[in-house]
Amino acid sequence: MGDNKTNLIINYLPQTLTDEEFRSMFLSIGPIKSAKIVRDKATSYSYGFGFVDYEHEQDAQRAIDTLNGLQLQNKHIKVALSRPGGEVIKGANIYIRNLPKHYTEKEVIDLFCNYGNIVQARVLTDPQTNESKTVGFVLYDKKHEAELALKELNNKTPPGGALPLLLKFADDNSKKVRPPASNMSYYPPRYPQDIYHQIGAPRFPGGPMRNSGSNRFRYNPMAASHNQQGMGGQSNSDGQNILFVYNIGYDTTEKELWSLFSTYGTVLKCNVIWDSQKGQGKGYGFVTMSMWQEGMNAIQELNGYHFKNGPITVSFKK
DNA sequence: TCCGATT
Repeated sequence: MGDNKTNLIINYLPQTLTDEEFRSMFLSIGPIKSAKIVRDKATSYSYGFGFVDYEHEQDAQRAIDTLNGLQLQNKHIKVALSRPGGEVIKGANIYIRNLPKHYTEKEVIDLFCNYGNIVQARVLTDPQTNESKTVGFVLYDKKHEAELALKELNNKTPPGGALPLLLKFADDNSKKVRPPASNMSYYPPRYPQDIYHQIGAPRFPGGPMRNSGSNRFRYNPMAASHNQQGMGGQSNSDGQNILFVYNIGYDTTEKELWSLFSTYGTVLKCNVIWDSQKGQGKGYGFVTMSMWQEGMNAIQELNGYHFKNGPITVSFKK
């Protein structure tokens, strides 16, 4: 492919979109030479993007005009001219940490646009709260632009920020196998029957016990009154009840951690830290409890508990 | 493998 403007890249395709649906959607604009969703060879798992090559430039442009931003299921697809391949565009993607919390894509673009032509900027947000995760990506058109930006901005504190930015070239995920879904953030279904009238359920005298579904019970504040340390509220001094859990092994799922800690209260969030280089867990994770006292209780009961690999350590996150 | 976050 040369300078022709017939080839489109389509991003943010819903996972379940079939090749037939994809093709007919773009065929409705005009005749096409090819249409393809990029999938994992072995599993045919869609990578969420694809290419369409039109016979005519004006149809490609019309596809951009009419289909870009179209909502399909829970996604808004992006339709744009695909860039020509080759070495100069590889490694042009930068991964950013320590973005100021209030930075949106606009502020990121303002900061990074001085070093080259930005194809795309992204700030990752928590899907629950919409808050910035203070990490993001800037994809430049050319590799040398990314190299320049990295040199100029790495370890520099941006306007309105408190921490120096940490930049690196982003991993090339294009040929990697995706981690299993069990390593995504796990939010369990709600069981209304578990939320009420469970106070006073017996505590297990020994170690923790796997619980699931109907035999779950809530933390009983009366059973742990000896643990009170003057924290009448719901949070520790950080305003959070996040536990650091170490030595959980490299194959523990968030579902398993969730289940383990649910014995001691309401788990709000559970993360197993994933090593995308090695394709396995890093051996630790974080569990957010709804109340400080629940976290304290989990620490007392689970720190040193022999879980899968050996004794785990449980403490409040630093 | 010892305090995340990888579109």
